[in-house]
Amino acid sequence: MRALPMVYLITIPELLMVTNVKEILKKNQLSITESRRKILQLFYNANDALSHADIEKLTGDDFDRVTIYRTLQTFVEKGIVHTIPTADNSVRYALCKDNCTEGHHHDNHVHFLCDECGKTYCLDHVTIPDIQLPKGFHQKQTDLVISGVCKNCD
Amino acid sequence: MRALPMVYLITIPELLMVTNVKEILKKNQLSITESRRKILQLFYNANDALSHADIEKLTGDDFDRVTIYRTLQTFVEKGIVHTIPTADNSVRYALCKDNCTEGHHHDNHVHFLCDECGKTYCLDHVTIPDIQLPKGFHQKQTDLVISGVCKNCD
DNA sequence: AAAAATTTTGCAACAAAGTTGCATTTTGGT
DNA sequence: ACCAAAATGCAACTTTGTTGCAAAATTTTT
Repeated sequence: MRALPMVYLITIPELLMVTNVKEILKKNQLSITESRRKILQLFYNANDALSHADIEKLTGDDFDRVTIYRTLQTFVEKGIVHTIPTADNSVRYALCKDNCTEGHHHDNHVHFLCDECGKTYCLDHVTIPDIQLPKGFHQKQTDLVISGVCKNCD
Repeated sequence: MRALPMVYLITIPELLMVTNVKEILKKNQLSITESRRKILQLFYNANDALSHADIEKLTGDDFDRVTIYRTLQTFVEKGIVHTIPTADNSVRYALCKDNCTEGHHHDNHVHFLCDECGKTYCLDHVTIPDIQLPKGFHQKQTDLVISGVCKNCD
């Protein structure tokens, strides 16, 4: 039996590190509280985006509604999660998988919304092609949201 | 003094036709009411997108809040206006300039949001490039929203 | 042109979503 | 374990959006 290529061994520790919720909070200079730990863990457990309502349901009455709002706001400010613009204008949050720095998101990947099951996918490996804007327009952030039917509902 | 080029004379009647609000309502089999006329006129006067709040301010206390909601809903259903997904999840509406048929929007142009002045532009002539989705994903609607600095704030 | 039928509007009441100030509790550092 | 700073929970409030129904306006019919 052949040895696995080294590339795999290099990528695994990175993944493990990422799912350590406490480390992420520390790295972002946030005090480690129950709400932040639990809510951030929810994002790592879920493979799709979460709305405020989702989090409220998933946490039961552990936390006040206001705390959830403030926690999400903090995460967005720190670049831990980002909001996804949707056609139905319901706010959804998803983990920033690229290295977003504080206050400056660059999650320029495609978001997919399933009309059937309502799931939101971050298609990390589908990149947005360059768009030529008219003269005088300067591009800062780009959001590409595609809706349709996902692989599970296909 | 030279005569003006004919091109100008050709484009003017088209504009006049488009701004005839009554005709548009008739064409869409909607009864002509004061609220529909005035609100639709607002969209033709404004060169950017409008939110519900914008319309409420612009119409003063001519109409009830509920009427504005219902009018906008009707316009969306008929394909007269479309909603623009934004990162801050505030609902904005803009005229459909392509020939959207009832219930089926195909406003596949790019939307631009200015961070400075807050204006929303429909970049009708910037088209969204084709995106290659992973297997099993089927694309129905695509929204591309770019934010940054517009030509006026440049 | 007036009456009947249909549609739309305004009102009231409600539900959901999000914000703010402040006292209490929890966290991080010593 | 103590203290200062930060985060939480509570209450009250604002904004946003929805629903049912009677009154008013619009369209259709005669």
